[in-house]
Amino acid sequence: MAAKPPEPLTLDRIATPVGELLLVTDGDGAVRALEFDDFEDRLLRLLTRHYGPVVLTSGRAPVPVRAAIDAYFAGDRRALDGITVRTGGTEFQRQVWAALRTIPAGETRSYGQLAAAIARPKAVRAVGLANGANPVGIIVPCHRVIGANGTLTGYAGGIARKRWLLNHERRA
Amino acid sequence: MAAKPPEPLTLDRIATPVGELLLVTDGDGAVRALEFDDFEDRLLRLLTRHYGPVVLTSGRAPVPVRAAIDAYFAGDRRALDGITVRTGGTEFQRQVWAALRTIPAGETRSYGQLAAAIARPKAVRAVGLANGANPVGIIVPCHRVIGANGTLTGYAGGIARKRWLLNHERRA
DNA sequence: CCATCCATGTCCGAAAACCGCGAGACATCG
DNA sequence: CGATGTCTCGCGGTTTTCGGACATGGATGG
Repeated sequence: MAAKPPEPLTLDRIATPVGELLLVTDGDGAVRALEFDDFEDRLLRLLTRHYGPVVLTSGRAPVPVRAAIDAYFAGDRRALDGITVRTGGTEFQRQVWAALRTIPAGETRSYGQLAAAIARPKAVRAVGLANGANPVGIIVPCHRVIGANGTLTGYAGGIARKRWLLNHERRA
Repeated sequence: MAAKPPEPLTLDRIATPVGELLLVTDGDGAVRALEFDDFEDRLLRLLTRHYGPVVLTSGRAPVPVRAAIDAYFAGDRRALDGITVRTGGTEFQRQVWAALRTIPAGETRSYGQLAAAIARPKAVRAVGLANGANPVGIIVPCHRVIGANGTLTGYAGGIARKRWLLNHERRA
């Protein structure tokens, strides 16, 4: 694969209580990726995995998106619901990520429950993988998925942040 | 690879003494692929290998391109030199394909000579592979490469056509 | 209660297979 | 002896294949 005109994407940075975020949006204002700034390499890896070579120009994300994220961290836990995200990925992954957005803030699901939700009750571990491959952190709330026994298991941004987010959403 | 807006390409057909040709051009008028119509599957395979999913809409290739091909078959063996081609492929393949276009019509080279020409004297067999992966037949003259002992060895469009093309170029 | 085993989708790295070759070793034949 | 033919092996980029690893969890057997 080569020689396809790389679509230009915009990279913005947003300060939050859990650290600075890297926010990637496209020409239509849709969110393509959201990642903690200390995992920039992961962000690039996922972007190129899904879209091939990519040009990131630093700039400002659309105001509504920035506003929504600020509002979320300020305590409005529904603030992210309206944001539109666009991702690559396989059919299975898209199903998982879509299912993630149906989990209300303040609640959690187990990997098994999520697998059941997409009618693949036995693809539990695969759900875990797809979860880990989620390019749009926080907005697509992969942090709301925990082990069946209540353990937080894993999080691309670090378990500490996962715990913080869950507490924040319960607080709000 | 997924979710990239597939770039629209145009598919034209041209009648020639060796059979009908399938000619794929892009929005800039550059040739992306050229293949004999009885190897349509090969054409599609190479296109998707290099560009991922592709939409082909049948239509007319730019006049200059069509004219050049007609002129070539009419006997003007330089007619194809001006055509611009655009291809995917690896660095190595591009080098090989570029070297191919430097072989004058009416002459031939051996795989070994071609390998030497790109400063990889021992990559003889790899040159053969790259040759076979050439998506733009005739214009990128992979048919001008023959075995060191003079045998025609192979050709994606069939040995008969290879022989015809070489004779045609010698005649002209 | 603990240890094992398995199902399941995807990516990644390693290894192997694949060839549109070509040179050199031998055999064969007039 | 020389011309010719067949066989074997090494060459190197690309593609394919294969085996593991993994953000789990339920069933089974000790």
